[in-house]
Amino acid sequence: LLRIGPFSRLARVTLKTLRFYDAAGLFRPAWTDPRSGYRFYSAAQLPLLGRIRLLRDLGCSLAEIQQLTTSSPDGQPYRVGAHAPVYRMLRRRLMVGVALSEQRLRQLDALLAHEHPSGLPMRERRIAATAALTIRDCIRSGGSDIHRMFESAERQVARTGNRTRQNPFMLLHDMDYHRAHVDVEVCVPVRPEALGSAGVRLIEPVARAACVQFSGDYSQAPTLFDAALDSMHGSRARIAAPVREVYLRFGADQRGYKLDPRFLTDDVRQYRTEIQIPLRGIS
Amino acid sequence: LLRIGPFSRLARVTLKTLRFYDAAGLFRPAWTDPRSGYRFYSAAQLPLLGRIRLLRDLGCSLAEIQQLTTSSPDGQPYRVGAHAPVYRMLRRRLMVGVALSEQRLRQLDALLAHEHPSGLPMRERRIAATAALTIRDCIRSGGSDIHRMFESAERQVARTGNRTRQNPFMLLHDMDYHRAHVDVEVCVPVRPEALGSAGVRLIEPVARAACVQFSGDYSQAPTLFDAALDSMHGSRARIAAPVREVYLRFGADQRGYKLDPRFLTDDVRQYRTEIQIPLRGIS
DNA sequence: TTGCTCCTCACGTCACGTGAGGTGGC
DNA sequence: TTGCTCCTCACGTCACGTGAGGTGGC
Repeated sequence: LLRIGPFSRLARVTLKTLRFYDAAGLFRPAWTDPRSGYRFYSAAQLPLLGRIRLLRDLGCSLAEIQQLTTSSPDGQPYRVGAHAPVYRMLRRRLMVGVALSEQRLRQLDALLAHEHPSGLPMRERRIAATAALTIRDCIRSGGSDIHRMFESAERQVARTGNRTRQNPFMLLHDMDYHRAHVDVEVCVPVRPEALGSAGVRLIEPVARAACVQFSGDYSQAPTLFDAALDSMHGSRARIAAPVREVYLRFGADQRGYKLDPRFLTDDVRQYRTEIQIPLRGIS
Repeated sequence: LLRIGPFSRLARVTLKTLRFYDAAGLFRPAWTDPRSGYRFYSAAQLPLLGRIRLLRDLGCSLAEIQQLTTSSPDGQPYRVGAHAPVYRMLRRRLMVGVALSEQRLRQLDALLAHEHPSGLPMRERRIAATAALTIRDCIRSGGSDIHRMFESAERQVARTGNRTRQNPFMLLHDMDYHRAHVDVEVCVPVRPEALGSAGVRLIEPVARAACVQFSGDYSQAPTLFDAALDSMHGSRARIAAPVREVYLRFGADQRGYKLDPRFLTDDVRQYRTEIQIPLRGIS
């Protein structure tokens, strides 16, 4: 059982939200210590909370979510299928919402029609699928958390001897650098045979991605990401999947693992990074 | 000058919202009668209110909107260009938002993977551009407002003698039947020469639209629309533009105008209507 | 006069967020 | 003991919505 803090980080939800859901009877801790009042949650509760957050992101009120998650209408134990009509309705709402957003995008493009953003040297490329050991977490941006996550992932991979010679990379699940807390997944490529072991998953291929590179420290990434999106102005291309950051040349502690020396440098100015934005739609 | 009621209907905004914006200093009436307190708005204020609603739909707070609409940062009279960096930022937020919604759509499709919605006899077709005299309004759904709007539009067209033999149709700007108030635009096709006269505009062509027909009264439309969206489940097709309702056979008063008799019937059961959903993406 | 529209004012709502002030556990 | 985590409780926030009770204009 986990205390509220660790559980909130795992679930990527604030403490306040968990307490609020408890008070509302929407999502209760697995156990509450009656003397201290401490809430304890189990990892098995994560999928339910994930479904609750999905429903909330879909625009459901908490009352609706309670209907959809606490019991089936027929009194049977919980099955998604029993609520299929409601989920279909949510899907329709979402499709309409996306269409309205696209309409607003066109309105904005019309407003900005006379502003010419500076072009960026972007290349389009396809990205192959790869197996990777990944660690996902919600961290505050700009810190050294990503570094630590990579160190940990590389060490884990080193123990199995499955490392390939591909570059490490990161998936930005928010698809947006401009947040105090970002949801990132660091990925260390491994041999396909390792699929199925703990932490290893297949990263989907990308048919088309817009790519830009930069040298030096990572603080440039948000600005460059913005410029990349701006240069898509007027085009009908859209972000199709989480944005990736590929580390071409970088610094590493190499405590407990060894990397190909062609990746490495001690000089921050020699760092080389590529931002990849998966695309769909007409280019 | 218009009183608050008529203005709110024109602007598709509630009375309460207009009063709230007045109190907040965000959007003031052109004139307030000091003795009665009545608010009076001018039609020239509509574009500003439209921009305010667009910004709010883009997720701006009212404070941000005030910054963006009341003055330029350099003290010059208002120009959109002066705020271009902010608008570009909003565009980026929106693009990221759309990408997140697409992700949630895929999550929902995964949840519903084992549910097979009943297939619908839908056909895909391209729709040509046409000139039409249109009347747009925000009405309560299910009422006879649409009928009245068509009567009025047909009468206007009859006076000019520009009617073509195409079917009348309606654009659903909410793209969603399930609302108490829907934003609809009734369209009466006219000859292209009429473009430029009052109320006449060009309706964009549609490269691909999913189409279904039904007979009888109009209350079936929402259900059928739902079924159409459900049958798009799992596909990557998306709604690309306002949904259309084409009246193939229908009833009409014909007071002040005459329609082609092949359109007309007195028997509600003989009514024939087609729902057209413009699509983009892979079919 | 009736019916409709408009007014203000006070309070409610929704899903949390923000401290204040205090306690539990290693 | 210190530092960190956790607790409750009361209040704030945001963009309105909801009546109640009353007035203006044709």
